[in-house]
Amino acid sequence: MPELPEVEVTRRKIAPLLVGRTIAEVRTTRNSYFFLTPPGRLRRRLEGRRVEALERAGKYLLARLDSGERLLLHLGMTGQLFGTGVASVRLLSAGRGGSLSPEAQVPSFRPDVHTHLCLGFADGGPEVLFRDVRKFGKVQLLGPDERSPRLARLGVDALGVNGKALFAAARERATAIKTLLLDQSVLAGVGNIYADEALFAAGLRPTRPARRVDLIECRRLAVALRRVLRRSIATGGSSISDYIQPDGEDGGYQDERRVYQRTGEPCRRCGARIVRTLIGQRSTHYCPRCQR
DNA sequence: AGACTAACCTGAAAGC
DNA sequence: TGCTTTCAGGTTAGTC
Repeated sequence: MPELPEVEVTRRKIAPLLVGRTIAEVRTTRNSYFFLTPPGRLRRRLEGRRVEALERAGKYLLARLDSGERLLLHLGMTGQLFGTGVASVRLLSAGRGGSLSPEAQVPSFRPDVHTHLCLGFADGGPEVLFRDVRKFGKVQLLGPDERSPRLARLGVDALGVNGKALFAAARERATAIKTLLLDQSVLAGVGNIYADEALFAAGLRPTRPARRVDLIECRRLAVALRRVLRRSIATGGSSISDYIQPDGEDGGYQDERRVYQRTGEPCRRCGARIVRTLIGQRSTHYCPRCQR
C-alpha cells in the first residue's frame, strides 16, 4: 500500500511525464466518491493547462498548474500512476515471483475498468493513467487560493521528523505509540508498514502508551523512521499487496522487512517468533523480545 | 478535545 | 468444485 516512500518513488518516476507538458485531453470513469472534484469540472479546468511541478506532501501528490491551480492526488490503498507505453518491455518479463498478486503482476499500461483518470497531452506522447482498484484514492482540483483542509491538517513530513517534536506530541497522548505514528496530523506519510518497521528498528513495542515513551526513545524512533523511509525510497518502495512502481518494476523494500507481515517467522535479530496483534483495527507486528 | 468506530471498495485467500 | 466469509487498510465523519 502506498505510504510516503511509495508516493515519493511514484513522484520521481511520474514527474518527467507531467512536468512541462500541456494537458490536451481528460478522460475519466463515471462520477464516484473517488472524485472530490467531479469529472466534468476536471475536464473543463485541466484541458489546456501546463503542469509546472509535481510535489509531495505526506502521502499526497500535488501537480502545480500554470493557472495557479493544483491537482491533488491521493493513491489510497491501491492507487497506481502509470505512463502509457513506458517501460512496456518490462511487461514481457513476467514470472519474477515475489509477493505480488497476479492482478498486480500485470500492470495496466492501457486504461481498464479501474483506470479512473487518463491525461492526454498536446505533444501526443505517453498518457498518464491513474488506476485504483478499490477507489480509496482521491482526485481534487484546488483553486489558486483555495485552502485544502486535508493538506492543512497534515503534521510534519515524516522524512523531517525529530525526536524532540515527537516527544512533545507523545507526552500528551494516552494512545499506543503506533497510533501516534499513524496520525497524519502529527507525522505525515507514515502508514502501517513503516510504523511497524520503525518501531522494530527503535526497539519499541507498538502497544506502549505514547506518554510513557521518553525523550531518548523518541530520538531513537525519529532516527529509525527517517532511516527506514529513506532506505525504502532508495530500494523503490515496498511491493507488498498492490504496489508496483510506475514503470512496472517491483520495489525492493519488501525483502528488507523485519516484522511487517512476518507473523510466526523468526526475528532476524534474536530468532523469537514475530507476534501479530491489533491496534486500532490495524494488524500490528513486533518482536516480543527485541521490542519493549 | 481525544479516543474509538463505521463506512467507503474490491479481490485474494481462507473456510466450509 | 463452488459458494461464503474474512481480510487488507487510508481517511473522514460521526459518536461518546
